[in-house]
Amino acid sequence: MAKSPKISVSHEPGGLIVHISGLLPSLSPAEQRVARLVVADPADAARRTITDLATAAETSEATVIRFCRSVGMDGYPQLRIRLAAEAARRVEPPDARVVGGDIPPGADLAQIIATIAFNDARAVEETAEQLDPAVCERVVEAIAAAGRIDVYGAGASGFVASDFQQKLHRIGRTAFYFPDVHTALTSAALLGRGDVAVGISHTGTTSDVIEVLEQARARGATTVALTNFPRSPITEVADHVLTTAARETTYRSGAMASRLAQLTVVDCLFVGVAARSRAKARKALEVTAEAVQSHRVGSGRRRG
Amino acid sequence: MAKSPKISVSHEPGGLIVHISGLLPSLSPAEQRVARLVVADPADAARRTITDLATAAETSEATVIRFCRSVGMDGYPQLRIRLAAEAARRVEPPDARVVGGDIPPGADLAQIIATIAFNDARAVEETAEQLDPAVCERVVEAIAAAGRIDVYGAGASGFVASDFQQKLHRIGRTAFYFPDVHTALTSAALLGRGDVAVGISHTGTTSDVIEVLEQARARGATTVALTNFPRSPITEVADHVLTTAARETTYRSGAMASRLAQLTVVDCLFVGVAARSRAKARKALEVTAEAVQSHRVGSGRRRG
DNA sequence: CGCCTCGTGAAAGTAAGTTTCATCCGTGGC
DNA sequence: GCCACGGATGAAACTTACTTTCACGAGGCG
Repeated sequence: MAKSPKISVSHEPGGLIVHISGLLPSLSPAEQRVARLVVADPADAARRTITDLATAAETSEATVIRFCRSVGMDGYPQLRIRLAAEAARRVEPPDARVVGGDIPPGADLAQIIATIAFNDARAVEETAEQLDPAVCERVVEAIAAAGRIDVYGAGASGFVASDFQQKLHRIGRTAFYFPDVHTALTSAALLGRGDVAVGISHTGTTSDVIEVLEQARARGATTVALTNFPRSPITEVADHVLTTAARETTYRSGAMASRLAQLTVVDCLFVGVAARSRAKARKALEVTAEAVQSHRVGSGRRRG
Repeated sequence: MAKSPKISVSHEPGGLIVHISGLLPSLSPAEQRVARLVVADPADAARRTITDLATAAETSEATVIRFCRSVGMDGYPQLRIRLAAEAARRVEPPDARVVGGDIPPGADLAQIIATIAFNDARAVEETAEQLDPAVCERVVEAIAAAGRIDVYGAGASGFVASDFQQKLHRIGRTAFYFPDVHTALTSAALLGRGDVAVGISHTGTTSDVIEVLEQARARGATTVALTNFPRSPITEVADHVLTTAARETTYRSGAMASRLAQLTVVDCLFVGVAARSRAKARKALEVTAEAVQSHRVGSGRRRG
């Protein structure tokens, strides 16, 4: 014994199947039968037990083991795992996703889901890529040092603004959000040097938000704009401009992906600010988490 | 005996790991230890023998088997194969991104941005992968046919609920959102057969939301739950359960990624409903878009 | 024809996976 | 405070899967 060839396979992790078919002719007849089954359908082979595979190849388990050794595996379980991995890797890219486009009229739900998720994920990734850390840094600094933070936004961006306000509030920063323009204007008029005003508008053209930001700036507050369009009107009244990267055509789909992108930016700012005063922020988070604890049921593991 | 719940896993060929982390809180402590090992390094787990894995998780083989059953597998070998396949499919990004983890204390902003964006995008993608189109279809149908839709959510999920309400409203569906529990309960009491109640809760344990959903169900309304944990209490009062797949450890980072995942699901449902009555929905969208037009400035070209 | 070599599968042997069951521990009556 | 209950757990019995050993038989060669 001790003559088993054991062709090394370690240096080609991606080509087990190729490897096997390559040395197929050098295998004994019974082993070849096994090899053919394996090459024909790796995924299926991975599912079978050694006895099962042996039977299918009209041979004994012993031969299957010999086959494993012949192709460089330690034993059958290892072969199985490698086959499963191999089979998984060579799954075809499942679909032609409709990149950035609109949802086709006749689309079924699975298609809709894939398209939306793809666009959403893309928007998030691309937004992060083009975000300028230096600008973020400055914004974070301003917020961390601010006496008060006002967050403005209308419509869909209003939700994001509200979310940001709530987040800042949770880590002990004094932050406000106003669903109403008049109230917002009033508040902006009361801002001063050292305060921060954040305006969120996907299009960058929402007059209400621009107006409020303008007011805040006139009062000496540091103004920040979050928009998808780096040269939109809102950027003209902002000291710092942060942009999202939801590149989309229709208003509808745009509003969807853009919202996620905005939230990602908000999260980054939030974590940045929280990181500035880690201890204090953590404490605040714990306290607020405790506060809602009584509104949770089955706090242990859920169901058995 | 016949008591194993066995959440079906068949419709989500790509998301075993996601599936497992969603189920994590519903597992027993010993099983959780096993689950954590598996999620942390699927490829490694696939290589281990059951005894080996049991030892690593400081438990017995029996528990590992129980874990296999809990996540819908027949036995350990099947889990191994699936894990190997899963691990192979996800070509890991070579860089040291803190996957699903916490932000390191000394991180700079660029690092924070990369980590957050990565986790956010991941949550969106994985949520889409594991979303069951059939369930979505049923939910879409119910909403499209509903006389009235109530959307409930508290805290961060409240924003999502509110967003969903606004979206449905924009395409002409009668939808409500209530920031206040009492008002929500009152509204739920007025629901009836043919109406739809949607409850959103990341943890699935928010008692307010569960309570309201329960009320709605008692009145004959179709109830829908959107949560990250398929076996959380909220699922017990829901006719249809939709899950997100934000797998994260800390409450803080969890709430962030999960929100995006929730929004993605909401978008899918929204587009699904809109697609049902394309003409009517489009008309409604146009009208509402016009309504806010006067609040936009400089509608000319942005960017150069 | 004897003897060697090699491929092969039967069967024995070992390891892996699965089931059963007694024990433990926390929970909720009474 | 006690007890019954039920779920979680690991030890051990058990089953199945995998691996090794070995003997047989076919072909090749002196």
